[in-house]
Amino acid sequence: MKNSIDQLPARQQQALKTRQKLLKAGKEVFLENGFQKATISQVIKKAETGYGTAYVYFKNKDELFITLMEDLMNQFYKVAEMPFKPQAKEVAYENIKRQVRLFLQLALDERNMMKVVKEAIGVSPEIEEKWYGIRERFIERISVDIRYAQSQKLAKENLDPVLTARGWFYSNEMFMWELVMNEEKYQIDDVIVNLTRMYTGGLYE
Amino acid sequence: MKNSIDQLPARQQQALKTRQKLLKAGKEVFLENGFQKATISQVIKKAETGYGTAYVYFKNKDELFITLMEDLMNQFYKVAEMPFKPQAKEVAYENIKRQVRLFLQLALDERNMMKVVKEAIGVSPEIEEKWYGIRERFIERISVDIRYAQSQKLAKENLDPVLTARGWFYSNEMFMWELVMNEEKYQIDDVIVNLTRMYTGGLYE
DNA sequence: TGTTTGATTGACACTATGTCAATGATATAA
DNA sequence: TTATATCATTGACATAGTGTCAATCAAACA
Repeated sequence: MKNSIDQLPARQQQALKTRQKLLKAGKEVFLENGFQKATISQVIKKAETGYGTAYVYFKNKDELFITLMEDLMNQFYKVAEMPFKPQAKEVAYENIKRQVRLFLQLALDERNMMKVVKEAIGVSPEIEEKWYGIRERFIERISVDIRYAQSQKLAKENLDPVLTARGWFYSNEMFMWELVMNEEKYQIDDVIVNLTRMYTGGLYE
Repeated sequence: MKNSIDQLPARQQQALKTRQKLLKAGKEVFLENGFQKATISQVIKKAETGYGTAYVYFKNKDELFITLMEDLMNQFYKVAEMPFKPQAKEVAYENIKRQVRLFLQLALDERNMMKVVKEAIGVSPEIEEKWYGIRERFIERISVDIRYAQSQKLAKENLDPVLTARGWFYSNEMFMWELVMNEEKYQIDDVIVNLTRMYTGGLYE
């Protein structure tokens, strides 16, 4: 247990504890009030620290929230980094379905936090940038898969891999937000099946 | 020219003029500074009115912006209300392409304003609601088209019309924002062709 | 001409932000 | 043990924006 909190000098221990208190209070305040209505004053009050203390550990509200998002965002990166090498059309279809489910389920498992994330993306350019990073990672990964499928003559070659990946991810992302914001409007399985059918086969006979 | 401005009592004329000044100044300030950084103080300064005057005509910044968006949003409604009755697959393909182009081109024609709209959607729930209204109108219209195509045995019947319409519009909308925000990243025609091909035929052979 | 009506105004109360000089507690050295 | 250095903590302050409202001013009307 090297570097564990309880072998640090008491002063650093205290500092870490203060930071943790602020993070915990921050999460509570954000979940209760949403991003815009949350204020530093509410956070320091809940954390029982002085006003200036919050600014010692975080540049501003955005930075505090970014720190809180980090874990969740890393989970998205993990999902984005799972490439797959489809063999036949039927295998591809199942693989794609599984990926979509992983993505949507992750968002739904952290539904309350994701609601705040959505709001924060709209308000803070820094946070928007973070999300765009994740989006581009997904798109890049999907482009690779499409190129591979094309090289195997499984996928149509007159489609641009990057544009196709982008359009496909956009649908997924927007359905994700829709499910996050309106829990009971759609069945997740219906969404997954329909998305995947559309993606692999298109609308027209 | 009944109800023209210059036959109204001088007092109402003056009031209308003040309102116009505020709208003009508002548009300039929003285009210069974006939604969040724009302040009422900047607007009244540019409009050369007293501080309180802005609040006589508009409840707050959001309402002022909504008034400024109205024209543009009505143009989107118009595009959303153009249904089509595809006959054969090839005709459908061309019709869809034309619709996508209308939608993307409208956004690009008002590119600067649309940038501010995007920001405002993220910040103001009222404005977000306005945009969602447009989105749902599009989705409804597209659902009708899909149902019609299915009834004609042109389109696959194992696809849910609403979910399919939604996914399809999401791709279009997100590409629209992408084109609005990053002028030179993609060629509009490439986007249109790829979107339409994906939609009608899917990715896999 | 006097009175009423309604458009306009800016001072005010309020809320939030981010900074910084002062404070106080811990670590270090003598 | 004591003196000193270090650094976490603090809240008062300057700043910036919001929305309100009582007072003012000019047009409409009698």
